[in-house]
Amino acid sequence: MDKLDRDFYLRDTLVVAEALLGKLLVHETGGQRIACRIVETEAYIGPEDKGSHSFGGRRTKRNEVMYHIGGIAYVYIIYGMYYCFNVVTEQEGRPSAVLVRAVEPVLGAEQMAESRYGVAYSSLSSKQRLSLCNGPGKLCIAMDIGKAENGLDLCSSKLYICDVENEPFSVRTSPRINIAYAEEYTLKPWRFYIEGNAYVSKR
DNA sequence: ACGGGGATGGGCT
DNA sequence: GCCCATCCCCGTA
Repeated sequence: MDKLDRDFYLRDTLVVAEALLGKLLVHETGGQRIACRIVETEAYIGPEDKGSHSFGGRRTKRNEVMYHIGGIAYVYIIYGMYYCFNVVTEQEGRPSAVLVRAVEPVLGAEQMAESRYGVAYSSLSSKQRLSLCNGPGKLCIAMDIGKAENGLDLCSSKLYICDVENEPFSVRTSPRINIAYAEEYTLKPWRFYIEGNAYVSKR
């Protein structure tokens, strides 16, 4: 179960966004290992993308890591109280990233339940089990991803992504979520998800 | 089923 | 001062 190497992340952002589906996102934290299958992603592509923090070449302390080399984590605060986890893609200087919108628990569900609900996994309702990490803010709480993880290299840190065996699945696309301000980029089909997967975010 | 609003901080005009 | 790559809760139907 090896970490994906640098070359995986240096490819076209749309290719990476789709290729991340089915991969295992792993965080070794609090002496435990949490691992989840990625089931939903969104691509944010370069300075031309009006939906992206990097639109127009905007470069601030917040989005600085988008300008670094592919394969590092971009974690930012949204609505004052949640985090979003992204994977930086493409070459240094081309600000692009893939937002991970939903994952499926594989390992460490106990710790995830504690972080999300403060109770044991066994006491969760079926609805709560499906809601552990089916959204970008929820998965960051469940997997203990926050500002400390911003800028970490997924090729050489305790936060990383692995290739694993999967049952065959079909990929679907749709417009990205909650970017109504992005004008002609609003309807680009740059959201990718595993068809029929119960952990894809609700819409 | 669907809609409104609150929490809450950083980045921008 | 307003806008968010969000989530949860509470209303009305």
